[in-house]
Amino acid sequence: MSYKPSIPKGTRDFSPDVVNKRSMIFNTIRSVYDLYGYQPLETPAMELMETLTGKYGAEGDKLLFKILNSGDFLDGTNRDDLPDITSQKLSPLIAEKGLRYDLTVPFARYVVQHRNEITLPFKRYQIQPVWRADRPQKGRYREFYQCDADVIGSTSLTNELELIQIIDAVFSRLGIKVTIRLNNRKVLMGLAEAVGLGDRFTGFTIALDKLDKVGLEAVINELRALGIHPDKEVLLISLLQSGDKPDQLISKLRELFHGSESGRLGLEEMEKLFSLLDTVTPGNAVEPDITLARGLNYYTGTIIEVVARDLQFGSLCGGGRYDDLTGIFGMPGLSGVGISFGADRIFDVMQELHLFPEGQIDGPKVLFVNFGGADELYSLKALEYLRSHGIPSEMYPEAAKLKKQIAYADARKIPYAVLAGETEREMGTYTIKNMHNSTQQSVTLDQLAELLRK
RNA sequence: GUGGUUGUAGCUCAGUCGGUUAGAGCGCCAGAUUGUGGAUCUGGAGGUCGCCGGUUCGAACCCGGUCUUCCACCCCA
Repeated sequence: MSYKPSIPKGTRDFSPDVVNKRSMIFNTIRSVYDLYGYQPLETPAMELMETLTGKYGAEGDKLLFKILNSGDFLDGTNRDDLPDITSQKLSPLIAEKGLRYDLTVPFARYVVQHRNEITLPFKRYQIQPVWRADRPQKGRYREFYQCDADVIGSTSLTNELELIQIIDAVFSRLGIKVTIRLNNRKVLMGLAEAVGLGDRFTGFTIALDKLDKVGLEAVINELRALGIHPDKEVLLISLLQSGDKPDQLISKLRELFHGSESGRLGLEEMEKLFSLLDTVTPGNAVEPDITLARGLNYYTGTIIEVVARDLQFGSLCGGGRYDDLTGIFGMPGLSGVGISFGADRIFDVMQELHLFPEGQIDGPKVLFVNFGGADELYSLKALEYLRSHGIPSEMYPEAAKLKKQIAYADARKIPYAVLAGETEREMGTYTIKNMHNSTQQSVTLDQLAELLRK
């Protein structure tokens, strides 16, 4: 009756060392969110299926984890129909709940449900796991953490600015050099119209988005298949190839968009945002990228994506503006803009670039060696004193061989060991050993606390 | 979801043509050293060869299925 223990595909255990490193990332993001005045929110891991379905497109619906109803899950079905029922029809009858797919939709649900309690504009952050039944790959998991911040109830572009400042601050603090790419869905619409693909918008953006992956030729081929106007190909190519500065690109686009209302609006927004950015001068590069089109399902204005400069990896953070997310829950006309950090990918990148500090991140500063008997009591008193002064410390739980206890401190990367045996006890002192350089000195309890406080 | 890939000790990996008792390095445990970790030496423990089935006198090795890993597509943090 023994089986080999394992965990579901795409999920992971986090060992102590990893939890400490991950906490560092979460704490960094949380403290920046706090600094900018965002308020914390948590929502349930599971939502009603009706909340989740239809929000992420047909592909997204397939990636939802559904939860089988409790009790007899066939209760809600007519058993006579079961032999020829389709899975699409059966699914809602036996699974009313599902695991959340992102944090934005639960947030929209929350805003509508609590509309009378919240003051607009409402700035919230949320750091919780989400689940997607995707095929796992590197940097791609079925359970992963998102760290969202959204502002809802304000159309001002200073919100976009603030979110970009947050992104800049978080990655600077973590030591990751990034490029922040900006686009605007209205600009994309203007482009599509300008090349005669206004009615093939989705196909147009999907093709465009692949540029950095498959190259210019493949993109053009795909656009030809969509029926791009041949005269416009050259125009588009010149836009895609040039390494224009933001203002050069914008003036090119302005010419292109004189016939497109949408394009003009989008361009105005982009210009305004870049001029706002000029006043704050972020440390990381912020670039316009007219090929950026991801996460398009509900974005209507600004689109944001962040990638690491020193490493080819998926995006570390994404976001954008959505004009009417709460409309589907019965509260129209509320505009929001938000971002989401992918903590798991940030972890992977930091690991690969060796950006985590060496040695212990968190944990005890000192290990008391246990000599048993009266010596043990002598150490216990000192332990209590150190802890009451906020110094994380522990004692080896049994009077094992000294070699073993010192090796334990070494394995745990505890920087100091205290030896307090008969000699020390009689003199009222403590021998503290620096594990790094093996030096030892004899000190009083107060001196010990003073030394460890550093 | 489609196509491919991977799996042998805690970790990284050998393992010949299908042939007797499946190996190495690192790590772990014990000792050399009864108040001192990392270095060295000696000894030791540790395996359902991912799992299930098939072919064969005989399978870590061949075949089928399945799970897992990673990759491409799709999509995305």
